[in-house]
Amino acid sequence: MAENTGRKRTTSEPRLHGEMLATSLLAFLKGCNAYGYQLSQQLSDSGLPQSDSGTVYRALRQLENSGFVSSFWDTSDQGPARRMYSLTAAGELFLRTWIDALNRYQEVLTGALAGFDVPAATEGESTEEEVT
Amino acid sequence: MAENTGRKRTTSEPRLHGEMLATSLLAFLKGCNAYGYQLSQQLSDSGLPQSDSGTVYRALRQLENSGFVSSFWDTSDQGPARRMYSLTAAGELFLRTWIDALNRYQEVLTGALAGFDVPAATEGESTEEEVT
DNA sequence: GGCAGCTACATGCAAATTGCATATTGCGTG
DNA sequence: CACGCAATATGCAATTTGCATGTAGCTGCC
Repeated sequence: MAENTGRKRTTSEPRLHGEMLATSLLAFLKGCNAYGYQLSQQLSDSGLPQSDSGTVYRALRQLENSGFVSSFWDTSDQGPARRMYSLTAAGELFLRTWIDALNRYQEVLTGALAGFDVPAATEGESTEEEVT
Repeated sequence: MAENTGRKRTTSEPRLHGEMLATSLLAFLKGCNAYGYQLSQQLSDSGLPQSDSGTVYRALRQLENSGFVSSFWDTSDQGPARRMYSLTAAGELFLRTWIDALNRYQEVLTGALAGFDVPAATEGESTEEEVT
């Protein structure tokens, strides 16, 4: 009875997913067009947390549904066909917007580590904080 | 006929969740102890994407299960009891480790936008790019 | 007192995402 | 041919999340 249907997640180590995976893929595509297998390997070599290849392929499909990348089947080389992806203008805009949000996020983290208050984004208020 | 069971996600705007939410909470707790409601408001004022308060409370419970924060019921003030959270040593270590990964992630993104290749993390690839 | 409204935390449920295994097709090699 | 690799895709369960709602304590107001 090889019932392997009840798979448990080993959760061995943290994985890259969500918007961080998506934007990493967009960033790689900024440099040059690429296909999924290639992008999956670039991620492995990037020093970022690993991510499952199935997750990468699905992330690329979602990016295409969102209009941030476009793709076509490339059969010019030998081997199985590759789905070539390229970044769209909307994708590049999304990437830039995300990087702005990321900078703010990083300010929050490093500001907290340094023991300083991070100034509010647009509201000039909240001076009631008194640290000991 | 309040059958609102068929809820659709309006997906109005991006939300903060996952590890980015978790580490933002840890960062806030680095400065001073706080309780969930307060942290939820700090997030709203931080300029980061919004996040649902229920998600914040659940994130805090998970952080406690992971040993990154500890909590106790604070009934010293009026009003409903507050669950006070404080950062543990493990939580602070996790925060620092995460910030390192985040720096690498940011290198990937900004490096791609600048049109440069990001050097590999551990491979002895000799380029004229030196760490600054 | 009655009651609305705020603070503070919690949870139920469906939708969305993800981890892991597996399937598939094409090609090269012993 | 059998096998393995390249390249993409998908089935299914586990997990996470969005949104609504529920709880309890306190304050202000009439």
